[in-house]
Amino acid sequence: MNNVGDFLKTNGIKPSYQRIKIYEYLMQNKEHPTVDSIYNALNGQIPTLSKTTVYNTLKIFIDKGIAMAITIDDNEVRYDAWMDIHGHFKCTHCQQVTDFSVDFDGIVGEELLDFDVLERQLFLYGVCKKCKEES
Amino acid sequence: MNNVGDFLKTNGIKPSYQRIKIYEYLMQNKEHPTVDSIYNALNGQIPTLSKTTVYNTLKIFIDKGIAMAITIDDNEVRYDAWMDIHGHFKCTHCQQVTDFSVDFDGIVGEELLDFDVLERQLFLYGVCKKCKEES
DNA sequence: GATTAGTTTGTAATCATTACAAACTGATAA
DNA sequence: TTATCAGTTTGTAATGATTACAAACTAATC
Ligand SMILES: [Mn+2]
Ligand SMILES: [Mn+2]
Ligand SMILES: [Zn+2]
Ligand SMILES: [Zn+2]
Repeated sequence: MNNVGDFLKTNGIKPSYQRIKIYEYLMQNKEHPTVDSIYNALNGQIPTLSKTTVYNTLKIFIDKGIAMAITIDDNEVRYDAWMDIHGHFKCTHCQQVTDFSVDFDGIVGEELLDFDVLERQLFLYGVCKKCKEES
Repeated sequence: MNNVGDFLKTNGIKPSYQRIKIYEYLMQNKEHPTVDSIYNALNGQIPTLSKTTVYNTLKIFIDKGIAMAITIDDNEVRYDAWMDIHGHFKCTHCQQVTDFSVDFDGIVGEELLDFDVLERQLFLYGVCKKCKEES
C-alpha cells in the first residue's frame, strides 16, 4: 500500500487527517492496541484529537471491513487492521496478544451445516514462549 | 449429577442456597445467560437476591473451573456451565448463541509451538438456520 | 450463648463506551 | 468571492456493566 488516503477512499471512507493517522497507526503497531493506547499514542501529533474521534473512526473502519475488533478479554476491546484469517493468543502473564495462522477447514462440527458463517474468531490463552523461559 | 450441593463441595465451594440455585440455573438453561438474565430469573424464588451475589458466585465458579465466561460479544458477558470443549456460534439476527462441536487438532499453526495453551475459545458469527429460513 | 469465618446484600465508585449537540472543515455553487 | 451545506471533529454528559466496600446476616465452632 503506497497511499493510505487512496486506500481509505477506495473503501468508501473520506480520508481526513485523523482517519489517515489512525489507520497508519494500526498498520504500524500490530500489537492490537486499545482505543486508549491509540489515543495516547496519537495525542502528541494531533493535540486536538478527541477520544470520541478514535471510537468513531474505528467504528467506520469496522463497518467498511478494513479493521476488526478483538474482544479477547472482557475489559478491553483491541483493534486489528490485518484482515487475513488468523487467530489470537493472549498470554495471561505478560498480557501480550500474538497472531498465529489458523486452518479452519474441518474444524466445525455438523451442527452448523445449515448456518451461514460470516466471521470467525479463535482465541487461545496461556503462557507465551518468553514468559515460559523467564520463569 | 444427583446432588448439586455435593458437586459444589467436591469442587471446594460451600453450597449455599444462592450458589446451588445459580448453578442449577446454569445447568438447566444452556442458552448462555448473562448476569442480568440469571438475576432476573432467580429473583422470583430468592426475593432478597443481590446482583452482586450473582457476580461473586459466577466468579467463584470460574475460579474453581466449573463454569466459564463467554465474551462472544463486547457488551455482554455470558456464562456456561458446560465445560466440555465446544465452540459458540452467535446469530447476528436473533442474537442466539448455539453450541457446536470442535476438533482443535491441527488447527493451530507452528507459531505457538513453544507456547503453553491452557484455554481455547472459538467464536463464529453469522445467520442461524432458523433466521435463514424465515427470510 | 459467645465467637468467628464466611456469605450475602445494598450502595457507591469506577470506567469504557455511547449519545448528543456545538464547532469546525472543506467542497460546491451562486 | 461569499454563501451554503454536508460531513467531520470535538467536548461534555449520560449510560450501563462491573467492581469496591462495608454492614448485616448465617451457620458452624467453642
Ligand atoms: Mn491480529
Ligand atoms: Mn456453550
Ligand atoms: Zn507472556
Ligand atoms: Zn438467528
